[in-house]
Amino acid sequence: MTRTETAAATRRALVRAASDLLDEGGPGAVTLREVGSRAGVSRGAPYGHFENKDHLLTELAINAWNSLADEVEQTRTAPTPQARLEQAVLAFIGMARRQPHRYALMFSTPASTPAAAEAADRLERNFLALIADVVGEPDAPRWCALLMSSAHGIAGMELSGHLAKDKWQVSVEQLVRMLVNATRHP
Amino acid sequence: MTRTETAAATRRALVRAASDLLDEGGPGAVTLREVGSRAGVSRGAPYGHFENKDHLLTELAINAWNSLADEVEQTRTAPTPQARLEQAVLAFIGMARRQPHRYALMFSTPASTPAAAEAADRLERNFLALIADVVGEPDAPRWCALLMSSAHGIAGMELSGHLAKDKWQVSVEQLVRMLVNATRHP
DNA sequence: CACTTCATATGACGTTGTCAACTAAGCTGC
DNA sequence: GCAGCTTAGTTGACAACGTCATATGAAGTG
Repeated sequence: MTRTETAAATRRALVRAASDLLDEGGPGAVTLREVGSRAGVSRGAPYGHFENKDHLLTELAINAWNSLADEVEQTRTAPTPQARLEQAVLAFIGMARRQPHRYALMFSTPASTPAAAEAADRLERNFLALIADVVGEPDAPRWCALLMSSAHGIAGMELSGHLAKDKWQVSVEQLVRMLVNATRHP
Repeated sequence: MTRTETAAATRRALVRAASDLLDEGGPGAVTLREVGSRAGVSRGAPYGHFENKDHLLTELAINAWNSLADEVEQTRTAPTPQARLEQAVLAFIGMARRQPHRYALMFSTPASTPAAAEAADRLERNFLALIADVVGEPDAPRWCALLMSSAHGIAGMELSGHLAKDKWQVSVEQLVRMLVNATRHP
């Protein structure tokens, strides 16, 4: 391996280590020392690849945005526009359930870098396209704002335990159906 | 002042200092050392009143929940049930705008203590009562779950900057109106 | 006044993010 | 193939932090 290749590999290993630590132990477990250690380098090595701990976390957030954008993009399999939209909303909640810390990180800070903004934009474009198929082009933006917000809200309430144990006599899946159903009445 | 009185005053000063620091500089600014300093005591003093830094933060969260519950409770002034509901949803968003860090703290962790759970419950009961006036008792719980989640989602999206600068050609107030309007079509 | 109790103060320890200085390995041109 | 530069990586150091064990002193009690 050439020098720049090993450097790139180290960088990938650092991101991977940080991502694993976040998933396993939450934000408090992401320590530059431990990240370096898991990547097989020393505690100071990350500073050769990231200006900051924040910059490393931002990269994790970008990956999360892209991963969610991919998932929304792959709802093309569902038969009807409503079903696709339902699946897209459930993608938010599914990610929040599977990787709660990763999901929380996405929204922990305003998209600070151009790359982060672009990743978020990609998700929003995908979502917007799905919604346009349901409510039509002109109304799509407002419904997109509302449905993404609500999807995020359901995910967040689920994360913080406020939708637990049928306190509301309703499942998250039913909530999503109610939400998508609302688009049929302008 | 008797001894227990001064102790209670110190405790209040600690909570107040922590609250101020949170509002002013975000969670990173809340340092036990600085909290003690602002309350006029030393860095170790908080441990006489709170087991932990987390316990102090939990108390801040409880105060936030209660404050939001109060605000929702005071929507009785609005004329129609729909207007009251709209106002309640806007209370979430208003608090997120005025005190973003405080708002984020409320949802940062599952209600860890009985006191925190009770504070959250109070808000939920108030919200539920408002909704029952709009959709009727039987459907109130599900709509409460959906509307609180959506209110929280809009607040969160606003906080993280994803509803900024009429990217969606819609104001937050219009989003809330669309949301409340959705309750009219079961 | 002697004794207890308890809020507060202080010293200490381990951990963390960060930086400056250093090392060594790879790449370049001759 | 060797001298010189470039650069990824290491190490020592520092300040700030949460936390605890211990010390202190004043308020309360008999």
